[in-house]
Amino acid sequence: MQDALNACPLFADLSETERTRALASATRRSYRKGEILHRGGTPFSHFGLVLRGTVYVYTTDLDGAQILMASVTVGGTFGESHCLLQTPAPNVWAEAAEDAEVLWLSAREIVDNPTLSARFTRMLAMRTLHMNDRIQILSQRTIREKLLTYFAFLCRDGERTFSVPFDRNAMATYLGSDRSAVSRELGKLKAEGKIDYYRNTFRLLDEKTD
Amino acid sequence: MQDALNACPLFADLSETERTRALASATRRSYRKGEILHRGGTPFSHFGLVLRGTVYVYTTDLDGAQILMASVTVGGTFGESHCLLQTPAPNVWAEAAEDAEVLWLSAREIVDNPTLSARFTRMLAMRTLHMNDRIQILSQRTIREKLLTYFAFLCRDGERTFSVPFDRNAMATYLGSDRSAVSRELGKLKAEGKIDYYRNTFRLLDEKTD
DNA sequence: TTGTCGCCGTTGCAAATGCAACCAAACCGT
DNA sequence: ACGGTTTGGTTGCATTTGCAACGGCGACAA
Repeated sequence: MQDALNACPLFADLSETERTRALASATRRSYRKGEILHRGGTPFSHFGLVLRGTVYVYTTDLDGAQILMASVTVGGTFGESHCLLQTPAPNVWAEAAEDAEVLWLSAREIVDNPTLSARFTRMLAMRTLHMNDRIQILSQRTIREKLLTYFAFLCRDGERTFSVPFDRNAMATYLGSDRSAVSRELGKLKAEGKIDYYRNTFRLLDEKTD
Repeated sequence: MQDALNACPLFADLSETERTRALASATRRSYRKGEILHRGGTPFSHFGLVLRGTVYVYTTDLDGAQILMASVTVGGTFGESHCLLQTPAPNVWAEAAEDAEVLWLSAREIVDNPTLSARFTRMLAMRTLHMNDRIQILSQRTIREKLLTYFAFLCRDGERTFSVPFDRNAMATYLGSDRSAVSRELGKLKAEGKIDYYRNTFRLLDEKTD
């Protein structure tokens, strides 16, 4: 649990006493793979911080299709904005992508705590920057461009080998595309010697991007 | 100016004295259509609040193409997150889509003011919800679905006639598609009696969406 | 009036994509 | 080890889309 908290900008480098106080009213719960953490239509009375496992956040679109909004891993949060604003969140739900453990926190309490309030605001700001990345990816016109843009963000730290937090199906949804089409394009990129991959592990090969 | 401030969640319903105090160190500037408000690579020392006109915010992608991140109209803001976090914002720039006037504000000062700090946080939360909408639109697979999803969000208040804050070219960029393809799909939707439009003004016609 | 410019609709065509179906490999619980 | 389930690669085909080019139309100025 401490590892997860250190990975979250809300609680990283917080003194033990402050941390204990901040978590006084937090609740903790485990979920099995596939279990629903939060159902659409109900407002978020608390938001979630993932302590273990992975949580997928979806919305339902006009046609009833599911859109993957986020894949939340250890230390990540979900539902903060809806929780803070107390909006209905009609079509948003969260599901355990694998066995998971979640800490449920009150946005109101955090905002009332001067130390945590500033961190919460910064966390939201970081969230918007990440969403900007996602928008930039989705704005690409071809799957190839989406993939290369996505990979570029994953490689920001300079590391050329990385893993993707999705299975192929979720990855395709994340890119706003079809699974088989993504698979086809990945195959082409591999055949051209631009990338290599096995399952979730990818590597960029060609430095000279035209 | 007061109208613009009332339209912004940061300053709406703020007492006159508080408002004066909050704006003490703000600066104000006019821009002509096409003028650059902020160039990529430089961090945002201040963020912008649009008092008049419209501001487009772009980023540059891997290929050097421009991606429209936001169309900011009166009362809207841009650059808050980068300003708060002091991130470099390498590829982000802002341009006056028409003659515009912008109030430049310091995120640090706002966060230090207890009243405004809470509003700032809520504003960021609303921003993330709007970005969720955008992501939902961009995640649609066909231009038709993107358009209908976009229109559904524009009609959220129940009004079936509405105007789009873009010209066709910007609208297509916003949808992550090609201008002529959007135009073609709009023509089909009109021919099928689903929508009607002239220039920027649209109307949804068919209640029964299949 | 005439010319220029920006915005938008139209169209032909090649390329990209969604979709459905099928198969192989990996994974899981018993 | 075994059978069922999940995951991912492949492929054929119809549809959608990007792209480029062209033309109409209105605004504006000379």
